[in-house]
Amino acid sequence: MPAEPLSRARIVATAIDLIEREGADAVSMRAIAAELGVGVMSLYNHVPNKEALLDAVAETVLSQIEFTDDPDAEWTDRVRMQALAFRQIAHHYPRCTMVVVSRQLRSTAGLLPVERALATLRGAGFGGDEAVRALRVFIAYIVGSLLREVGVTPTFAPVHRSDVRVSEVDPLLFPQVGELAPALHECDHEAEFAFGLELLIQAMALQLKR
Amino acid sequence: MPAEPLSRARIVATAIDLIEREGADAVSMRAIAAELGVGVMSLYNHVPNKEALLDAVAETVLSQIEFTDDPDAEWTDRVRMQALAFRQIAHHYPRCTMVVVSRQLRSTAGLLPVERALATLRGAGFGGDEAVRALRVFIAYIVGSLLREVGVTPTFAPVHRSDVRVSEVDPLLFPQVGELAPALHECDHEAEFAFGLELLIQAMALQLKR
DNA sequence: CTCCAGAGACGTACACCGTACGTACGCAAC
DNA sequence: GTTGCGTACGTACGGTGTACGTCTCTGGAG
Repeated sequence: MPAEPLSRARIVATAIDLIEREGADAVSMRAIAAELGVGVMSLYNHVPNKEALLDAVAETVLSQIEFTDDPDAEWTDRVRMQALAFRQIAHHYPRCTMVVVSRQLRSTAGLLPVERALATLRGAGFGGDEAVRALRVFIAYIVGSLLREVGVTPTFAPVHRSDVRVSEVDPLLFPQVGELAPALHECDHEAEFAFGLELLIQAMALQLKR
Repeated sequence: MPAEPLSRARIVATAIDLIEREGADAVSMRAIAAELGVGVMSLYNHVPNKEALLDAVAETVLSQIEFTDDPDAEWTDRVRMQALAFRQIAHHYPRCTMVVVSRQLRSTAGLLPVERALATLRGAGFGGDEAVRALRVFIAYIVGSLLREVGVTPTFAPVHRSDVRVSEVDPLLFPQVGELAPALHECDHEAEFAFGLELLIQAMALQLKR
């Protein structure tokens, strides 16, 4: 078979695939090249260096956010939708999430969500500075939440080590942690995310009325 | 000179120093050993591996949080103080921040802030599950904010590239981003952090009344 | 058709990384 | 004295990113 020609898009795609399958640490130019059945240095004909490749990975992931925006809906609903869309893509590429949030992008893919959010907020009646400030709060909450949800640890699966930990924690030093251990270990990520998001949206709405 | 003996503490200290001076990417066992005037493999007598060393770095940084907690103060003030203390230490070790938030610790140093926060929240009248939920929201916001503030990029200094960007952004594709560019580039980190924190605290207080 | 320039694939090489392993030294216990 | 152990250290191995030179192929120009 002629093996369709190497291309930046194919390289980025295999990089994403590799990250999801084996974790971000396992990504090396050699591994990607091997995956593509290609010499290592051939990659450099399409990508200037590894940093740029990871930027492209982040950009590609971000560009797949699906915004189903209804311009006639309440701004609160629209903000919620955007936040959930962001979260959804992060969960579709869980192990890429760290890569995405670790580098701020100046590209189109990185700026588009910002543009949308700002438009929504200003449409709701926020002034320019207020909209920027609100957006920053939302982004901080979303990024922080995703980092926790996705684990940040090499192994993604939400392993249950509750039994281990409960016994490890000294209940004298950490009475609250000890008592609340069950609650601390169980976590309905989706519900928790929604809770904080609702909190922020309501607070913002209140801020807007004033 | 006898050169005081190698120790885990000295190794961790130089690692922190190195991270702050040259960035987290520049940290290698060889570099740390050179800094200490010592053979590379000598480090392994005190630290099992690099992962564990970075864990120790995170732990050490966290353990330096200064909590000046007044048990008689309003819970809102106490929560604010704890959040600000966390932020302060992150700004004291800006380039270590990524290392700290990238690994969740099960150690005493990592659990102590959690214990304090839970105690404060429960003292305020939150139930166990509510306190945990509230804590998660706060942590998400704080971590997300710090990641933005600290830059996450290799270069920490808040370089002004506003002039560059304004011209780069296509105002047709990104009208909001274009118009709000000045606000997007200027950022009083402290004020922004406080704004979101206040928003969350107020929302929590409202939640508590209900 | 010939010729040649450019692009892309590839191998080699270098500097650096984490660390497994073996060795050498100093001191405490017997 | 000697035995044993903890620590410092050198060497070596398999990995990394990538600079550089080389080879092959392809697509026009003459």
